[in-house]
Amino acid sequence: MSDSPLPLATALHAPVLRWYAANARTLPWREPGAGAWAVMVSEFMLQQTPVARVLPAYETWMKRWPKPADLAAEAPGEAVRAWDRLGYPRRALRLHAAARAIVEQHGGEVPDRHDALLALPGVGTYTAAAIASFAFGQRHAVVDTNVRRVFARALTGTAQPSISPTAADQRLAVAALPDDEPTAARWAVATMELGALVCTARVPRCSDCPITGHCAWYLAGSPPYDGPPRRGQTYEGTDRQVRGRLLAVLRDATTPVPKATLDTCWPHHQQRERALHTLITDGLVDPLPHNHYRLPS
DNA sequence: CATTCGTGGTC
DNA sequence: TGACCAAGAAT
Repeated sequence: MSDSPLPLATALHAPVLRWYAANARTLPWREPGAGAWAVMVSEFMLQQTPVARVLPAYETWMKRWPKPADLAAEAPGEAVRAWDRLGYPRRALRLHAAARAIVEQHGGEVPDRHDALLALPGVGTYTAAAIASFAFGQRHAVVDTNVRRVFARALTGTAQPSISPTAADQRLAVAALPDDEPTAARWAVATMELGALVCTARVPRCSDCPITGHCAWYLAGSPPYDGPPRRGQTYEGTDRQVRGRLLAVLRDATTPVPKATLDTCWPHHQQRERALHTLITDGLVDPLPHNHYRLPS
């Protein structure tokens, strides 16, 4: 066993891994034979959408498109339609584009290299590391909001992580990584799961936590958050709400929708026009002749 | 680095 | 009850 650059983190490895072995949720994309495509689809859906709402859409999606080539053969609009109400529908478009890139550039198989994953549409630092680690068992720092929160508390001693991911977060996660590959991969998913189930944002369940004895924040008496105010996400009246309404109509339509129908979605003309325009610009809506619209073909 | 981008559940 | 939160990415 070689020395870790972060002895404090090394003390967390065994209890966190033991806790995960006993408490991990059974999720379809974690089943032994799930495969990299399953992991990839789940990661796209889980970007800012809770597990409970992802599950049904995920099952439908994987049954319909069990391989990247199956999705790549479809019109992008079908991906947007199947995305249903998961939110942020550009993710559906990006997943579809990623499937086509996988077919064209990787022989239809999800690539296993981090740099190749990162080059796919909709795959950023987190998702590339997650796929490489969860699907291929590689050693990567998988830094999502759960992991940042666990480390902020256990190692830094603050109630909440920084508002946006920082280079310091990444460095800390790299330094905390176990040395050997399979252990690092289990550690990545285990720390995420601990953040999702125990070390939660609002009211952490410290009585169920396996590392309170090592947690800097807990040992300091769980001091409250004292940083800058965290910007609340307003939604009512935003362009996002208007876009959501327009797209909901188009998702449910099997034939092109006349503009007059879309006009009933929102009272303010200017904002409605802007929302429709950005949907078209984003590739989420196709304009047709005679003022009709539909999901992209 | 700050903004934009959906949707719905929770306390 | 409304503010906060949820496995981020792109710009």
